Amino acid sequence: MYDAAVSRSHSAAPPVPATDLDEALAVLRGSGLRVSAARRIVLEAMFQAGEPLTAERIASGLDGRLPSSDLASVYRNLETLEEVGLVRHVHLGHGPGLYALTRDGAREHLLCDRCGTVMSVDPSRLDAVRDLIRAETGFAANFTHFPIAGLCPECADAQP
Amino acid sequence: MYDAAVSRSHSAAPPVPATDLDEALAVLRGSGLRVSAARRIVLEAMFQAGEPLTAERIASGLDGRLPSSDLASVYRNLETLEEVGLVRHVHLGHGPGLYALTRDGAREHLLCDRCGTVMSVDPSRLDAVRDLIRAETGFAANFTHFPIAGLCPECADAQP
DNA sequence: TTTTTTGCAAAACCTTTGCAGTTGG
DNA sequence: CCAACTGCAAAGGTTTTGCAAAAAA
Repeated sequence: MYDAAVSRSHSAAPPVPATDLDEALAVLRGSGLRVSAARRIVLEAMFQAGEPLTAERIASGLDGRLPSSDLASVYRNLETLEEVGLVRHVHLGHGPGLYALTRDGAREHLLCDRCGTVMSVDPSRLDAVRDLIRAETGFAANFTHFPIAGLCPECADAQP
Repeated sequence: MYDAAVSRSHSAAPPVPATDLDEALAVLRGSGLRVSAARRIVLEAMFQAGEPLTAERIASGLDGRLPSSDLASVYRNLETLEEVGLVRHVHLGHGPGLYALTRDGAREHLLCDRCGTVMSVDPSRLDAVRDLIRAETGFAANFTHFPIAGLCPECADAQP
């Protein structure tokens, strides 16, 4: 084992899966945080979108459906929301991070190196995998922050 | 499954594990590529270092032991060497990518979210894990490009 | 000589930070 | 009122790109 050039910890706060906007705002208040307009819009965007979002897309107000906001503030707010446990983010490949509500379930991701397809699965489907990794390496793995990379079924079968 | 914002394919060229510098240079020539001074230095650095390197460290000539080179050229050359199969790179956390010769074995990585420790293992140790992932999801996984993230044994046991 | 490769400078990309001004409680 | 938050602008860190000059074959 060696130490990595890992700038910052990714360790996630415990999930706080608020089921709607009001509940999420209540969580904010409960944590001594303020319910600002910008913060509300970030949350609205995430509740409206049925999929993980980039900070950019949130800042754009979901491409115009909502008021747009400042990108830096969006990043700051996503960080705050993540600390509180309402939000989680995942890095798929080289692009920007994708943010999702924890209420949408802590999905785990498989990314195809070849065609870019992402398969999102319920963590329970990988429990046996996690157990095996723990037994073999001692690591308590999770695939919520980084995906499992490889070849999707189609690309794997089409392999030369 | 959905399509990801994955800018570029990561699909790796088949490994070409040259055992020494001359062999690597022969591979270059065999691929119709030129053996330039800059390219030779990149390869020398990688053969001299016993560990994965950042582009920055290669450009610095391994902190002065070798002639330094231009960072942009180093990136271009690493890309070329990767296309040929002599080199592979892995992303650990937020820092710069780490490049290694494929002759050093396609190691697989486990990264601790909490303390940043990286465990590097021989792929064979994860064969059962790969099999299980394939059975459960259809994905042919590999952990050479992205690590398995989670908690290392120490941090997992120290968990609250 | 011809084509590839270099070195430099500049940009691109995603994300963070500093700071003065605004706002929520 | 006052701490928390915003918007803007600027910087940070990594990687890519354009292009004229240099060097490999």
